[in-house]
Amino acid sequence: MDLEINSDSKFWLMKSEPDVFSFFDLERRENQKEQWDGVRNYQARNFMMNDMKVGDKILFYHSNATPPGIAGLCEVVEEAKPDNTALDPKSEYFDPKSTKEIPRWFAVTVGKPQRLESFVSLTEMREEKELKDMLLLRKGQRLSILPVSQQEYSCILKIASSRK
DNA sequence: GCCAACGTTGGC
DNA sequence: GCCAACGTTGGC
Repeated sequence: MDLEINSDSKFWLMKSEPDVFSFFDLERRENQKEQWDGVRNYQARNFMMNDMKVGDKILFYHSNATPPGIAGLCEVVEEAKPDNTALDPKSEYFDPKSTKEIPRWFAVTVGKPQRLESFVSLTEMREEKELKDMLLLRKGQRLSILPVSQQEYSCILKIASSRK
């Protein structure tokens, strides 16, 4: 899919299936950080390798969840480094074409989890006019890492804190 | 579980 | 380089 890539983005959305790794798992990790390994899509990898900088803000999205939506916030805390799960034959993310000398897959480390005042569901996001152009909401959009505009990011925070 | 919409693979 | 077949994503 051809995205208009804003490589200067300081805001991102990262999808994870909560059954595999949830926002709350991140909170419980030692030092509350985790390398975002297992990504095996070149466009998502390129975002991590080329565009994501330490300090960039992340919307932590729960996909394949009931309901799907934004579960919390975090940040890039370390730039992209080789994803060593690709080298482990026992890992489900093993890629025989990746080597220690020439790693094929890279991943940033995310940390500093911060709770939202409330969960923001996909349905609510679809209902919000301000978010109508959000890449996440595009038909057929499956990319697991997506740039987010500052306006979109702020809008999510606004929704999360607007409950009674 | 279904299935639309993708991305990848591999034969040609 | 084309494209059919296949595998994956992810909402519903």
